[in-house]
Amino acid sequence: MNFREEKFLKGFAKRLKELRAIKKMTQEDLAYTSGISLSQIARIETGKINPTICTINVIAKTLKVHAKDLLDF
Amino acid sequence: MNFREEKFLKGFAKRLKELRAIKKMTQEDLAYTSGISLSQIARIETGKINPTICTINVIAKTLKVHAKDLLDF
DNA sequence: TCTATTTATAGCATATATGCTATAAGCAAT
DNA sequence: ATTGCTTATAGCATATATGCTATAAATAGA
Repeated sequence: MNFREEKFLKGFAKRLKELRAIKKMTQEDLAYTSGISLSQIARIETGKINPTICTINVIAKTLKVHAKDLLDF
Repeated sequence: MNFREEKFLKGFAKRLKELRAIKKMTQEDLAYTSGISLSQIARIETGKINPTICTINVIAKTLKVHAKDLLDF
């Protein structure tokens, strides 16, 4: 069984783009500051992949929001 | 770089056990109803692995909570 | 104690998340 | 139309999430 749900990943992608915009960061800013690769940030923001909760947590810390705010969509 | 953070995964594990207990489900109940393997549920609840957000979402739906509630710890 | 239930661990195979590098495509300004 | 910035895509290698099966350990009732 495959749990990747396109709609959920697209929703998450949109929420991340939104929060990153609020924080006025580029994908590269987020990548550099978080230590996550730029290609991975782009894949996440296009809903291409199913990130792990630790990746979410690192992104959240970089954006200075709580991890659960990234799932608030 | 590795983003797996032991403390975060342990915190998540504890939160999941807690919510599952509130819902009065066993690991096997959760596994069967969600379609996720029992071994995977056990690994998540012991903080051994770093689950994906789609796995979290499926678990949340099975527990009838919002995904962000699972990150509320 | 004994039994039944529940949780944890282990090994293996497969799918996929992630990093890296490079390239392309989009989008502002001018 | 071109330059510069930003986002998206692609291919490859590696690490790991997940399923499956079996077993062990812990826990709870009687």
